[in-house]
Amino acid sequence: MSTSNQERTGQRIKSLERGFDIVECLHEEGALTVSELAEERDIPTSTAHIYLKTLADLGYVVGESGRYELSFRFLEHGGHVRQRSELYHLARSEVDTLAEVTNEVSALGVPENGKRVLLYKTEGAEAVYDNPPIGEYTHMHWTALGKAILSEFPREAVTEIVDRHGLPSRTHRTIDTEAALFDELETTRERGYALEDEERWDGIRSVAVPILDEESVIGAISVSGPKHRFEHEWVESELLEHLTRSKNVISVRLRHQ
Amino acid sequence: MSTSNQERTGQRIKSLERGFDIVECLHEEGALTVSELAEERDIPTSTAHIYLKTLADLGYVVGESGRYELSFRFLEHGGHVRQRSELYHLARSEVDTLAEVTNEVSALGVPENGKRVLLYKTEGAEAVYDNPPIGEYTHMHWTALGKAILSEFPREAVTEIVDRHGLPSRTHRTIDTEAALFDELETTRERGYALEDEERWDGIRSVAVPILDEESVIGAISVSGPKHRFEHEWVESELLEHLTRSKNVISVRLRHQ
DNA sequence: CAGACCGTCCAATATCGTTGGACGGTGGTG
DNA sequence: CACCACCGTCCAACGATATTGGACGGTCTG
Repeated sequence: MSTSNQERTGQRIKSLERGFDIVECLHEEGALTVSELAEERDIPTSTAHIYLKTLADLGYVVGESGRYELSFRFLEHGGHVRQRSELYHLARSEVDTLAEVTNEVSALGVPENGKRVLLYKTEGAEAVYDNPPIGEYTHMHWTALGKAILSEFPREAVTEIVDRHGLPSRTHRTIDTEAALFDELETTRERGYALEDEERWDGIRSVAVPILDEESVIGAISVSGPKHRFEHEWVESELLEHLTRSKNVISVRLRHQ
Repeated sequence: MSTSNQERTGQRIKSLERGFDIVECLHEEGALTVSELAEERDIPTSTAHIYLKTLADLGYVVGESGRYELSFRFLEHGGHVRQRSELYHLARSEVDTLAEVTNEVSALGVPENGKRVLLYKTEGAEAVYDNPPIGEYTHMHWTALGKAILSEFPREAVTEIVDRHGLPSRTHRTIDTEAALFDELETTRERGYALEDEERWDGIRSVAVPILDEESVIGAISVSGPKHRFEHEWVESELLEHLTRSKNVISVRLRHQ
């Protein structure tokens, strides 16, 4: 599962793993009672009870009349981590600008643990579909941001990521073989931008360009919207101009620290 | 310390508590090596090592050449929790509007665990000072958002919060006695808005109004900026009109689900 | 009023977290 | 070039503690 590059040698703290497993369960399921969690994870209710109480004591879950859910303490840490990110500060105004001039949704993504994290996004005036939330962690291969980033990764790194996370499908257009992914990444690298055409959500297209810091990718910026507004001509003539301009602005800022 | 309302009876998982203690250490200190963490928390390096490796395996910390720091997985959970918040969606556009018409920083805050969480903020054109990040968890008594929320809390709840978190000072204007806090909260309740005058940061003022859902506070919205732009007259005549209008818009939306 | 379900608590057992110390690698210094 | 200091990693033995089934009391439903 994750025995690829991360050395799995040595001892681990099982209760900590279990604790975060419960956190992830609450993430997926929302508010749960003690017995619902116990059933969900197939553990005794007494165990579920002790873990939930511990997490509640620590403030990481809050209990509303018997139901427990994740608290905003995760947002506290997450917001703080983002605040420390240099790229976030340098790219923010450009993402805003992109959303304004295109009227679509613009976003900033970075790689982490072989996935793509949404660090920031701005919704333009015509953005209607429900956007993913800040912090969204998802597979690289079905997003424009992810493909833009992967296209600048060394081949072994891509292989490793595919081994680790696989290539699940979301729509009939999702890239689902390693060979097809490498083809796509080569095309992406050659033309300088990534295009995602309903590979994750039906009816949605995205265009993204990678952001480099001294030869290595550190993230990407994108614009997404309904397919019918993302005609080839508009993308090539107008959208890409905005995207590359923003990319260049950010690159310059990076060079000047 | 926190033995007030939260029942501290029953068993807890100590390794989970220690794990989150390490998370909080990394939050405060930033990237740390194994031995730095060991010294910081006064634990053997072998113990620190196992915990960091466990957290790294789980993806909650990332190690850059021997230094470990919190990953964006916290932002993943935090962003997701926020996305589930109804108030966030109902209030967002109004916070944007407030920032636009005032040119200052506007924010949405909610109570959790006796503190105030920053759920959303927008920076107006003239916002210059470094804003707190999304998710910021801080004491209620030295923020306008917090005082607006507290002003609608029952007396016992306020006492309990003061017992739990105390009334630390940040500037010479910070409210530091329970009596003064109750006076301030009464004034706030009577005039319908909270005013924070350099009680947390020198040179910064904030004005906030509470948001009620069927008689009980669920949050507050605010506008903050440099003291010299927050003259009494402007606040009373113009700012408050915007704030109460936004508050009413949000209240109406809440009533219609 | 009975029955089902739930959260909480308890006590016994065995698991597993804890620790000092050993080892090998690295970087700095005389 | 050799020495030393420091650091991360691993190991094994001990003792702490996570785990579990079951008991208890409360609440809601029929």
